[in-house]
Amino acid sequence: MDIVDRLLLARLQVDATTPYATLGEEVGLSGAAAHERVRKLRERGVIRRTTVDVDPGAVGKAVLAFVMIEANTWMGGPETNAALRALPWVEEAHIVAGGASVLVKVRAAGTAELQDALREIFDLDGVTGTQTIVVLETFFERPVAVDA
Amino acid sequence: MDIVDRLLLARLQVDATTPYATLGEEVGLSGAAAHERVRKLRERGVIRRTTVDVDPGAVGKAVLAFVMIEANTWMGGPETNAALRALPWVEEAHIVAGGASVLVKVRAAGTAELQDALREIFDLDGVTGTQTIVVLETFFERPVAVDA
DNA sequence: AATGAAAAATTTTCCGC
DNA sequence: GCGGAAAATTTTTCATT
Repeated sequence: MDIVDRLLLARLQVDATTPYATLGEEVGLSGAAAHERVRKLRERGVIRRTTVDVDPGAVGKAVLAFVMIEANTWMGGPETNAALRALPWVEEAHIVAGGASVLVKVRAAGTAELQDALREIFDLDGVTGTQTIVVLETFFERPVAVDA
Repeated sequence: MDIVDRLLLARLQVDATTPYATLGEEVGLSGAAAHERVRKLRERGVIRRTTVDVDPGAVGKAVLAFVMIEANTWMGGPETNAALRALPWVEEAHIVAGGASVLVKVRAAGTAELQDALREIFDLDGVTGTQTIVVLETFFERPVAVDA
């Protein structure tokens, strides 16, 4: 992956609807060459998918929280993964080092729904406690820096 | 926003390269009508942008961490926002309730670069301390649930 | 790997309902 | 707001360097 690939990635992160001809111009390639580069980036899995960024508030998810989950069993297995995936409020789930075992990012309509989510998390096998950090304001959420 | 809009959003989150004709079929509309729906969702800001999801590992960001920042001044202002935005490692920044003032999601090439990021965070005005949670494994990171 | 051009498909516009 | 069709643009393929 050279600098041109990185430029293309950065550009597509900003607007993936940009025509290949325009992308090519911006990186000093023909449209066909830019297209071929992007095709390979997708093929190699560098680009995982093309998606739309949806405003959470507009779909009724007003509350964001991070929940640190403590457990008395190893939570790094596929069962925990699947159990967390099944919870619609959980947007991200990570196994972490430190006091907690798992850190999840949770989005809910309001505090009542957040409470529902927390109850479900509590009910997972091995969970002994949770610590919740409620977000008051999100400054920004942006794509991975590609530093081209 | 009715159920059709939500179906379209959910479908576009999975693959934003899907032709309007196909989207229309899947939600029971013509291609033109599906296109008009999506156009309005963009116009209203429900769809913020069309983007590509880049594999962080493929662009050399192997380490993920969450950093809770404690401060002795109010960090909710635009100066803090701008200062955090200027740090390339910071992927998300949130003002939070609880012991910490700010919670940031940081991605770095390795532990050395993570240390650089932490130093820069420490140097921000008002910061009195940080607590870092290092991610060992990411189960998943997915788009906002649209529950259609 | 890149280019220009042709071919195929899609996006976008527009009119009638 | 939706559907069908034309028009404009883009994606995709291909022969060549």
